[in-house]
Amino acid sequence: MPLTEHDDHKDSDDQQEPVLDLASRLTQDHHQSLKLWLRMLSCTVKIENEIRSRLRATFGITLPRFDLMAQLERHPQGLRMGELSKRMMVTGGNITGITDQLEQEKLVVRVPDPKDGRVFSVKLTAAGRRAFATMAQVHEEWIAELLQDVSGADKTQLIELLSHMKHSLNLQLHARDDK
Amino acid sequence: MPLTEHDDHKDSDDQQEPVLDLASRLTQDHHQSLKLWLRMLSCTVKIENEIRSRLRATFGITLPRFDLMAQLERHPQGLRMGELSKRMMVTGGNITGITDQLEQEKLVVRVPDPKDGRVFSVKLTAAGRRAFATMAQVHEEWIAELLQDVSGADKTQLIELLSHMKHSLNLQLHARDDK
DNA sequence: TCGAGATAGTTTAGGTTTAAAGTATCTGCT
DNA sequence: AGCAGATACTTTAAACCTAAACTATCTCGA
Repeated sequence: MPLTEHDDHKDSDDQQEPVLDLASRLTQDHHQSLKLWLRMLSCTVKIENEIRSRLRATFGITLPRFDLMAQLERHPQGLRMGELSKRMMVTGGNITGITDQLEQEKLVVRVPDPKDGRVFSVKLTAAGRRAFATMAQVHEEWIAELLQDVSGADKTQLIELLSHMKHSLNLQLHARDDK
Repeated sequence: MPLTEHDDHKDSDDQQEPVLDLASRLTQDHHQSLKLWLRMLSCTVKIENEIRSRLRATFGITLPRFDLMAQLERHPQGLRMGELSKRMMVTGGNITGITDQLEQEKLVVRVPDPKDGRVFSVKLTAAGRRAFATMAQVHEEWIAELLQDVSGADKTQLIELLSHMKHSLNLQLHARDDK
């Protein structure tokens, strides 16, 4: 969905010109940031599209539903709608819809909270746990397959660098909230 | 939308155990790949959500429309619907809808191809070019701002590693096509 | 107690997004 | 020439997704 750079171009656009004044160093950083963003976005979208299509073809499930089940699998005690929203980084209304669908398929249940009439905990059903176990294993293999040509060392390094990016993004974004 | 790992956890999950047999090294690579994928996805979604919301608040435009205009800006001679679809990595039907919207707002035009009655080239109008110029500058500043805490060296390295990933993904995915 | 404000979840309207089916046009082969 | 298949785009149905408005419930202080 995303401002992506095209592939079929010479990948040799890393020409190195000598650093000049402060202003040009600034725009250079801007361009570098933009380039990094577009490259990351491109990789993400490619993987996401492929996984989405395989999930549909193989298991007849959509990516968001799989994703919601994945969250629940890590939290057998159940998660509230609001927690799912935060973890999946989508709006609450969206969670309502996806949960409705999964509930209809008997893969999850909404359990009302006895202490607080507003709250529901969403849990996997036995059928949901069973279905997810199968899918998760295959899903993990797909990811490994898609990334098989990235060396272990590169993966380690990417995890490290992206962890740092994620952390600094959290600071950036939370700082704006509090203001 | 995306299987994302949650933030508020100890980020010290990089425990190192000695490598054992082949089977466990395999699952270790699987886990490493999955971890990398989730971390990259998490960063991407955070940035994407923030940019989407700022584009709406500041310019009253959606991300896909901005994205389509960005593609056109790089190709003043215009792009066919199919090319837009490939570059933006979305389906053709989707391009039809976004183009309809932008055309209604007089930001782009569909120019029929005199040689081929099936083809349209989409181009920015003068108003579209003007609107995009303003937005693009601010957009680039936003990206730079969000990534300001990632050092220049880290950015360079990430670009390098992600370029490699992108390239190997292209091989993976095209190989499957041809079969 | 009671009511103002906060919180949890849902609904609504509008815009993506996909897969699949449909329409129009073109190309190449005979 | 003419038709079979390919190609470019659009349409459709169903799902996703957001922002904003809405409902129900809870909390807390006077």
